Amino acid sequence: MSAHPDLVKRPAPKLMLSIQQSLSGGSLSKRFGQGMSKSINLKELSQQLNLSQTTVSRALNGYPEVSAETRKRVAEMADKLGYAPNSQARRLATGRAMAIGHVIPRSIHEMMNPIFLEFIAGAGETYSEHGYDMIITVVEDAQEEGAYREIARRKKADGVIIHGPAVKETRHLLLKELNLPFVVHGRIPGAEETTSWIDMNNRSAFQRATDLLLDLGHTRIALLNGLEHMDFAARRRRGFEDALATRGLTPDPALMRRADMTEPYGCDSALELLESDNPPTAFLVSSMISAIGVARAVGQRGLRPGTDVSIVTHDDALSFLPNSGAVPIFTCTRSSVRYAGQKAAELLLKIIADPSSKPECLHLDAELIVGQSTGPAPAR
Amino acid sequence: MSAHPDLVKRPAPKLMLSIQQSLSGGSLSKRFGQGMSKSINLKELSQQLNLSQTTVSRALNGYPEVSAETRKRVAEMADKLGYAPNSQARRLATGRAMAIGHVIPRSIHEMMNPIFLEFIAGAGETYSEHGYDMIITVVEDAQEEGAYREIARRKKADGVIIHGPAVKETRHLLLKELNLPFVVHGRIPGAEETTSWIDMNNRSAFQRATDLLLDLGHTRIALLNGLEHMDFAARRRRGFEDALATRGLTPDPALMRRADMTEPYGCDSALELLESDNPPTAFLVSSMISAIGVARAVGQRGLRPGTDVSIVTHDDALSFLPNSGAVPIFTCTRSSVRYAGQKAAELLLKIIADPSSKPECLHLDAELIVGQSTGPAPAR
DNA sequence: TCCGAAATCCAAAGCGGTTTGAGCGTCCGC
DNA sequence: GCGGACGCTCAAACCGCTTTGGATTTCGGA
Repeated sequence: MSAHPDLVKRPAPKLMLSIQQSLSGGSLSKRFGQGMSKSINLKELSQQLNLSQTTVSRALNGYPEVSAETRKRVAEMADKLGYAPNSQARRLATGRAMAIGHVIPRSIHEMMNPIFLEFIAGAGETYSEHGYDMIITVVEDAQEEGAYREIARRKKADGVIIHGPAVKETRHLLLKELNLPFVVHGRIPGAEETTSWIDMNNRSAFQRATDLLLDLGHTRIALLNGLEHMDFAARRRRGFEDALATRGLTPDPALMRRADMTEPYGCDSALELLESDNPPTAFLVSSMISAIGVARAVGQRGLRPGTDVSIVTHDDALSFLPNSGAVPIFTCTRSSVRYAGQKAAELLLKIIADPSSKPECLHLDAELIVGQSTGPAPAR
Repeated sequence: MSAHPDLVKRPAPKLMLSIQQSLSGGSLSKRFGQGMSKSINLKELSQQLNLSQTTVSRALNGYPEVSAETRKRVAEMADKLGYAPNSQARRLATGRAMAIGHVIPRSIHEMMNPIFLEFIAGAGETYSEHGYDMIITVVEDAQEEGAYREIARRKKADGVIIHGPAVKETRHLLLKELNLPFVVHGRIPGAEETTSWIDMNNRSAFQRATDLLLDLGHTRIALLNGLEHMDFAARRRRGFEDALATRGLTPDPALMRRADMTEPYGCDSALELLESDNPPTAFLVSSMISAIGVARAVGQRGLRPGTDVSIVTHDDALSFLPNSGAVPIFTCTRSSVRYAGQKAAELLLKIIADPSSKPECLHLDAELIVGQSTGPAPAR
């Protein structure tokens, strides 16, 4: 239970002390040798200013009890001496960690990699703006719960973000028990009202995408979905099926697949399907990465995307996979994950600032963008 | 200079207090209402045990002055009560942040996205194992230096990792001035001896890749490189040129490109080159992502990779872009970035544990793997 | 002129750990 | 039988900041 077994192996304190001393002595002389200024603390700063620590602290933190003149004097001296309050001390004193935690279990960091990063990048921007740190914990799946408990017990973060909610999700219950504020990226079925979340409209996006294909005359449409134990994928499938049902069509299980959204998944699936007896004329794909695979398969079969085979994909607007231009390569439903990250962070910070606030959510609508990869269904 | 301008707008302390009190009162009752146990601190734990804080702390931290029996008793009680030391307090007392910083400027997080994430995932695993936190700071390019200074001044992290060193790099100088331990992922030209780093052998990998193509009879080889102000890209280019030079060939500038390694970059470049008067018969590409673009272009032109056109790429072993199987899709030079992340983290932790140690480096060799995308140069 | 409010500032008490230096039995060797 | 080493434990200092609860000064208004 205690943190790290190897601590027991630590050398006896006496020994450690002597080592530490000799070391810090060494580095100190080195520092001064390089003309480095030792970083200053509040006490020293206040002595320089002939003020109390209280006043200096208040001046720097913008409390009203300090005269404008004093505040200015303090600010200038702090600036000159390069003072910045020690994070740990401040956190300890205020009781706020000034950090947000992101726990990524192996199943996520092996699977939705780029999407996750993009989200992180967005959230990180928001954190920076508000003086919060982002702390990321990479764990084995089995240790995920433990990671959250650690965060709560050791007060490592003031809140966390739940990534990739599953259809059967439980993390939110744990977090409520731990009293750890959180925001869900995605939605937790059955907890839409009681949790704060930000999500795109997966169902309607895929419904509209399917409609587009149906309007173009496609009736055999393959769905290459993400793993359907994930909430987002389940919703997308529902959108797909709803659109078909509206036209009186029943989905063909042979045309529906689900897996981690890798490139080979797209390629291999497409190849198989195209070789089948009754091949699809269109593909609806859950990720650009897999869609690229589909395009590769189509090319390998000597077919042309947009003419012989139509492809619609969801585009998370990943920065290294731009699908832009006047006419984007892929027809897609697009929703920026990075933006979602920014907003999720904002929402979480708001909740932390006012924990009594009601759960809030943000529903992003994906745009449907027609690109080069769709066209009328070829005549049989 | 002071942290956040908006702090000035904070309500007067009195007011804040009353708010905070009412809030914590509320959440407390709620917590107890849910049967939550308030997280316990060292003082309470030691009282439960009828021991001093000193003894309990030592028992938990594995110091030898505690009897085995007492240690066991302490451990069990801590376990039972779910005690874990408050991170902030511990950090303050020990003076160690127990965290590693990763600063990612916009130029990185927009450009080498997936590679960065993969590295992070590897490093994160190592940190977790050693009880370290990973803190990620996303900043505008102009604020990068400021971010490092903040980390040093506020003691937010015990060390940092330098990502994506440029040919003209200066961050290491800043970090030395700040006395902040660091490890470079990549190499800093001119500072190979004085900094700790971990890198793959970019030059020789690309030299071997080029040799492979030359051996297959290709003489017009296009190089689709990353941005060459980055050290890794400069080295790769050198490897390419060296291989050509060894065979008495001079590189054709018309066949060499450099850009952010996106998918469209690969596709567009390949299309252009293939349409030129004297098109290349082979492509050497710096990233799987761009290589996929090249493959798309090749397909669009009605050509077959490995038969009509050869493609060799560097493969960072990104988890969502597997290039495996008995015969991988792409012939590649492969080196796991995730592994590099693990190793970099290990190295950094070692340096932090013993700051007087000499700079150390780790040179990873990329393997050359022959896949489906290469073949003999077509007869003209 | 005097008084209470407002404006400033301060000493000291936390926050929750780690580490110091000392205290007190016990046991061993001489 | 005695001095000293050892094993175990503790009270208190400290890390660097925020926040409390005054204390002091200033100043407008009666």
